[in-house]
Amino acid sequence: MANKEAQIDAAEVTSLHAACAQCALGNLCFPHALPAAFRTLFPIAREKRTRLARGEFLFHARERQTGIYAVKAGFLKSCMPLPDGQSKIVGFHAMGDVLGLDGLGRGAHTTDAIALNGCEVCEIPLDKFERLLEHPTESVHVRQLLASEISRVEAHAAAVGTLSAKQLAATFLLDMSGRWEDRGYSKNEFVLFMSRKEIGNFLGLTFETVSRTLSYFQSKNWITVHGKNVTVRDISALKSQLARAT
Amino acid sequence: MANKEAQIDAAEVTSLHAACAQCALGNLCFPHALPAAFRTLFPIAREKRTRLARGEFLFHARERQTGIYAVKAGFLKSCMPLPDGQSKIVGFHAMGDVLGLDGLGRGAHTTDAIALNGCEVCEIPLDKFERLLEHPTESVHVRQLLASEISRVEAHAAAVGTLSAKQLAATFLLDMSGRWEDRGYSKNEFVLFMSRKEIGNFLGLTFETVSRTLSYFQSKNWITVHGKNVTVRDISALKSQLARAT
DNA sequence: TCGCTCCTTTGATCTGTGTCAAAACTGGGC
DNA sequence: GCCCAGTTTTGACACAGATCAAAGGAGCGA
Repeated sequence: MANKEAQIDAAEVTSLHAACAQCALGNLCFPHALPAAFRTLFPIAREKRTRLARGEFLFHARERQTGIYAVKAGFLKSCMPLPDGQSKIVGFHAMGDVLGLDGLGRGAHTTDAIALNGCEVCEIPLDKFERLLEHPTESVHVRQLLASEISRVEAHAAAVGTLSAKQLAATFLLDMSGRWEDRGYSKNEFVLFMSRKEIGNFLGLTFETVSRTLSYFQSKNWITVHGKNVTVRDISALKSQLARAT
Repeated sequence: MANKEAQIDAAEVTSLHAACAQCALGNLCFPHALPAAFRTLFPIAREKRTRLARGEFLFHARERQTGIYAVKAGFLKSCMPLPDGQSKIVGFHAMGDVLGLDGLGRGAHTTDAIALNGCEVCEIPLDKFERLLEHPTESVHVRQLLASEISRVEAHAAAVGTLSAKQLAATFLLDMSGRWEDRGYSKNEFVLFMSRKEIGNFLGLTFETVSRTLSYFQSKNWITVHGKNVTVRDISALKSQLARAT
């Protein structure tokens, strides 16, 4: 167990360094702790752990914020409630990501955080977090984390409001690929840890369109899909989708 | 001149208090300084002023960040460059708003900031800003500002990826109305300080669709439009558009 | 193993919005 | 005032993606 933890840490730090080098639009799916911020928060977050089963809420929108969270294992989604009662996914989160920062604005969360599968999350209670931030260095790290998250979400908003279904799907796959690579896994073979419906919700498409688009990429031999398992065969073909409109 | 400044301040503080009371989706267009953050930053920002003509850049994406900015008069837009060379508007800014926070993540801006008309902006140089943040109170205020901006952009991303043209246009009008009201002006009669093209870009629609949708609202007698001047005649009808899909 | 539910794929059709086009309007410069 | 460039409106049409529909597959508890 201790071994596994150490392994995650090493992979994560590497991953986060890599993430920082990327340009704005490369960060659509996962919010990324900057290396410094990560190193600041993660050791502290080890203490208070929570296990969540698939579908369980880590926190609810409008709920008073009691802490911020670091994902230790598993995956979660952030969902923004819409006026018509629906809900929209605004981000996916994997191990090493930090959740709950949205609550710092008004002391209440503006999104739901829901487990996509069994996962383990560490909480940093708010009072402890605030004491931590009295140190200038830590304060800077958290500010960087917040600012990066703004850029990530802005890039996502820009993409969702502009790109075609094929462009969105290609962007999504490239982003997933990059994330897995950052975490020390293959960038060509990985698992989509969310359903087609959730991908569609995130990208502003129907799940049928997501399914069809993936099938189209497969028919072009750019990828192979078996359920949630994806193999990328021609990464540059996917990238070329982004350049011109179609 | 001194009178006018004082007036803006008073209106702004009121405006910002009001803005805080709103729910997540009510903040789509303008990022809002929280009252505390506003009071923290604005007095400091008075020193170094810049005047910009229509179309001038306050800063460029990828440019090294040299400071953060408070809008004193006029209007600006934030634009995220897209991979295909296009550019997407991710926010509009009016007097009292704070710009340039996106750069805090990596020390470089991720968006362009461009003046929509002649406007006056006050810069807080980065070193001064950082010294300011050594004080815990100011640090908290800026963190709140950043976190609020995350929620605002997430709400926008959710809306753009989900709502129909009519819903988006209604949301946009309601948002504009609220902003003018917050600033002490009429919530029923106001000026759209951006072109149809820019509204369309922001909402992920073509300018023709924006124009048509406004005409549709006018045909229903919900609003009256003359160029950039809007009169809202039935605010509840616009709100009812948001509830159900169409 | 069966049976159930949810997820995924694929097809057929419909529709909201984009695209193309043209005319009217607006505002700034001279 | 007039001219000109850019903006806005409106119309006709096309198409990407939504919707409706149906069948197959995967996961999971009993």
